[in-house]
Amino acid sequence: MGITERKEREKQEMRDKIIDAAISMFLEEGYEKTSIRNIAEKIEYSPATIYLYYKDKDELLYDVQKQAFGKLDDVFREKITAADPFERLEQICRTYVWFGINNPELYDLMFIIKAPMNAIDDNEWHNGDQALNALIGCVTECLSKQEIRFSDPRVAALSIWSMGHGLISLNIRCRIKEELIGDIDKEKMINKCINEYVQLIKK
Amino acid sequence: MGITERKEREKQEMRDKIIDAAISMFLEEGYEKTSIRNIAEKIEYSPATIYLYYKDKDELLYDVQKQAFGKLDDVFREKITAADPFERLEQICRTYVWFGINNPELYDLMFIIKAPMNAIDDNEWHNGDQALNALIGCVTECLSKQEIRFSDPRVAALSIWSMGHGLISLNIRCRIKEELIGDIDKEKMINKCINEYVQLIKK
DNA sequence: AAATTTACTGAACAGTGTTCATTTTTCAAA
DNA sequence: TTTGAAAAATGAACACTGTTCAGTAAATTT
Repeated sequence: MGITERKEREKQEMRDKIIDAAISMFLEEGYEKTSIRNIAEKIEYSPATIYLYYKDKDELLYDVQKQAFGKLDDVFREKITAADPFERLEQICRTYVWFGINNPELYDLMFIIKAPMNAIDDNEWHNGDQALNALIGCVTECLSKQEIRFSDPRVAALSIWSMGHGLISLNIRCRIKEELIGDIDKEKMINKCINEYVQLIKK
Repeated sequence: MGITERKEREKQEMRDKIIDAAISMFLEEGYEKTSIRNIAEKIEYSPATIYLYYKDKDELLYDVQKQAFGKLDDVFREKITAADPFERLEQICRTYVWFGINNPELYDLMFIIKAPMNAIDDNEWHNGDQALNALIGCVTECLSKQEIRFSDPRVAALSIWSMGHGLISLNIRCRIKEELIGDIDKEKMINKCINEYVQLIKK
């Protein structure tokens, strides 16, 4: 029965087509201008067609978000290489923030905007699992080697993540006034904060 | 010539009416459902009338944001009372996060959504000045007394703020999985993170 | 070749921010 | 007190948005 499988494959290809169009539109024009109608136009289909493959926009955005997390995972695999756990923790922090600063539209979709989370009920969200597990695994190792000044791995992971997310999201949303950073540029200032934080948590 | 002054006063009263309607709508229905049309209906005017007092929605949201910051400033004045700078820093952290967790819609408008920032060109934003200055003043004092493990007040202020903002905004946007916090509730976990952070930065 | 299932779309609905010609109200001068 | 100009308010429209659904076109089965 190759035909039902082909149909299934074609269905997936169409979904990919939609997601690819959406993500490229995201990167080029940003979230605000990425409408169902624009995506439909880009893939040369009617807007209504998209609703044959996705129940609503939130569900579509959830899949785009998954794609975006794939990119973060790729960067993590490439950059997080150190064997020493604390060194690796430092790599995780720096890579995460680097990704956020250099991919603001993707980061927005992954961590700032609400929309994709409407598609899924609380704690069924698995898009961020891989990156989060890398962090949890790493802090757990750091803790067992007594290399960081935390007592609980979960508190450690959430704290470190929050610090990184705070820096990125305040920057993306233009809440950091130049008065607060002095003469250097914002990215340099953010890196300074990470430097200090890494020293702060080091035992 | 009391008449031009009365006109000016009436103009301001109308603006206040619009902002009050907007902010109550924000608190009751959230950002998504706060439309110009809904606000107009609430104050019993035509939508077009609002455009006689505000150039566009972003400019209106900027004023609503100002109101929200006023509420934060009130809470700060009430709760930030310690004379000792480090103790005061701890109060600032806890009060800020408390405010964010308990006023998610206001916090959203102040620090997460982009919209109100479109109304103003970068670094003309003064809505957050009072709270930020409280923080900067406090860390500067802490530094001069050598009570915190930072070398630069700006790095210290941005770091502390980012930690608080990270915790609040990840929570508001439902990015914190229960898996990461264990059995206790999210607010407790967030408080644990603050406890640890306060210990971390203490010299 | 006909019938049936699948894929797709045009048109509509209800909503959004925003503009503008037109009407209503206000208020000083005749 | 009536008149005329200035100010305030609005109805209707424009160009969007997400979404639905009846109807058309294509593919597959009988």
